[in-house]
Amino acid sequence: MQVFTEPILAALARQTSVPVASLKLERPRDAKQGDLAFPCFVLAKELKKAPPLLAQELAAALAGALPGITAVASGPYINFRIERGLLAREITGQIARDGQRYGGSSEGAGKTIVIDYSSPNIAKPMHIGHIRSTIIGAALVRIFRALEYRVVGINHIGDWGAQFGGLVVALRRWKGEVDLEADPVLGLLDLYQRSKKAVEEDEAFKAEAIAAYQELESGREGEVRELWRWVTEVSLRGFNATYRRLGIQHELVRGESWYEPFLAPALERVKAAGVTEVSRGALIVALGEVDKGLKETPCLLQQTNGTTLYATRDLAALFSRWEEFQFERCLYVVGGEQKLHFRQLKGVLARMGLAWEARVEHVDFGLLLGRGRVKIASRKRGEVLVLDDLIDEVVDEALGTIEAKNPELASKREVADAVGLGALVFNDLKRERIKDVIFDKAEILSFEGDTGPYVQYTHARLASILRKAEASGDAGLSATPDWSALENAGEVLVALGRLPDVVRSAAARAEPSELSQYLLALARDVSTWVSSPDNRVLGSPAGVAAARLALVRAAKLVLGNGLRLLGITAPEEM
RNA sequence: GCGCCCGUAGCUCAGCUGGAUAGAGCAGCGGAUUUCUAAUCCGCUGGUCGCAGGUUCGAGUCCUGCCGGGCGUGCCA
Repeated sequence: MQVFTEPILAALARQTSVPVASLKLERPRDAKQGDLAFPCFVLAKELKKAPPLLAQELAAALAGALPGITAVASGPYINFRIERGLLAREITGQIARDGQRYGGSSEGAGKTIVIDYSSPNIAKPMHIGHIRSTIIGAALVRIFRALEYRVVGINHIGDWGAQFGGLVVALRRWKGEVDLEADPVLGLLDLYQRSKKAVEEDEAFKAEAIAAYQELESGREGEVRELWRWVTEVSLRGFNATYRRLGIQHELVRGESWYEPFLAPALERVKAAGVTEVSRGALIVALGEVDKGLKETPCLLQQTNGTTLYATRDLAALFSRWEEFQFERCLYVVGGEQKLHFRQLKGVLARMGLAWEARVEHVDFGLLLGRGRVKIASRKRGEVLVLDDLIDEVVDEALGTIEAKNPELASKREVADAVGLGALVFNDLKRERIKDVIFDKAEILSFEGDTGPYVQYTHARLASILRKAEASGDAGLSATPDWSALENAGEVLVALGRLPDVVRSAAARAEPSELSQYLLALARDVSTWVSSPDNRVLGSPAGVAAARLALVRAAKLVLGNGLRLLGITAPEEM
């Protein structure tokens, strides 16, 4: 829409001697009123005029100044309407030119964004806590990449910590009792759960576990180190299989263990900055002076017994990332439960006087809950909801739907995969991040309403029209478009023109839901238009068909580009 | 106790960093020459935007207080 907003804003600026930067255009509440609107309230106040009067004066002054655009005063607003032919030609033209790149820009060229996402713990399959981080993070990676940022996605694997002591002991004792061949990760999960219980109930087990972790931390080669390495390896193999299904690949896979060498220097650096103190035997950074809300919750960097903590490790990682990437933004896609933790981290940076503190952001999100807002427990695996199980279930259901609706389809498996995953991913991205996701199986599996499959289906219908046009050699393929045929498609065209703005804003706010909501609304508009018998494409007079084909092509591209940015496949058929 | 977040139709959510009569989907009801894919489309029903004040020409949106729910809260991650 820039081709239209720019001249309008420039003209307004000329008329009022107000800089373009402080003028903004809105969309009218009702699309029938116009394509763009300018509210005159603020300007009227400055000029000491009544808003409706100013609107009339400006509208009159702009008459004729903008070729193809009419300005009409309506109360305190000026509504702009772009001549339909011009609108259709410009919008479909730009989309056709940009193709798969439409929606992106080069605003991020030369800048780096670090995104910490997914970050599962080894010895456990990817479960409930990592699903949202994985899906939201992967969407953000794609969105930023479309804006030509250099994106460094980091998988901060949880591969360190006291719990491994327990796991090692469990492996020693019960290795033979579980199946570690067929699916090692599920076998390890079993052992992990048993070890957790044993640590609580069995003193001898606990002592052995602590000894094992000390052995691991010492860095010595030996049985413990070997076991840890093996666990890491099979876990990563399992994660990678899941990532492949989701089309995800991190640029860097660095577990917590990778940052071990950075721990001592990081601690020294904080101490040297003079912001630490010893309190109740622990090394802390008091944060009350930089963040009033943190008066009573300092950041603990070292336990009384000298060992480091979660915050210490994350701080070390953060220092290392800043040195390595000089990032524009560093995003942590981590659940809202950890808000305090990231606030503390930023607090420490602030106390150290590090200006890049503002570039570190906690991209938080709500819980994934079951129907009735309860924690999801899987009947199959106790407390753990395994992502792979979830995917299988949804894909199976999609396959069933295909058998029922479109049994002739050639590539049922691929489409079922796309639709099942689309449903799952879209469901996670359609609300604001911060909101809890209610995972209602029945709702997701219905594939109806505000869903990924709905957007995909709209895309497939458009693809079908284009296929048939090609197959039949429709007259519209080679004709000059008669743009008057798109007189009634103004809303769709304006919406198509907005994709670049939506992508930019979704990136700025690290909020993929803005894009999903946009796609839903667009799919609805497109469906309405394409379903109307008045808008039939094939077999219409050549010029009319050509114009409608251009719209269909543009809409298909925009829906497809948008879906791909979210991490969802746009099927040609379904 | 303290800190942070959420509270819009029966349910799940939009509402574009204050602006024109509050919008979708689901559920319910009624329709659509056997369809350029009906996984669709059209119509109807449904709201004191948690409550009370305040700021403003204008508040679902900002401020204060209260109510309800969630998350977190010094040696776990």
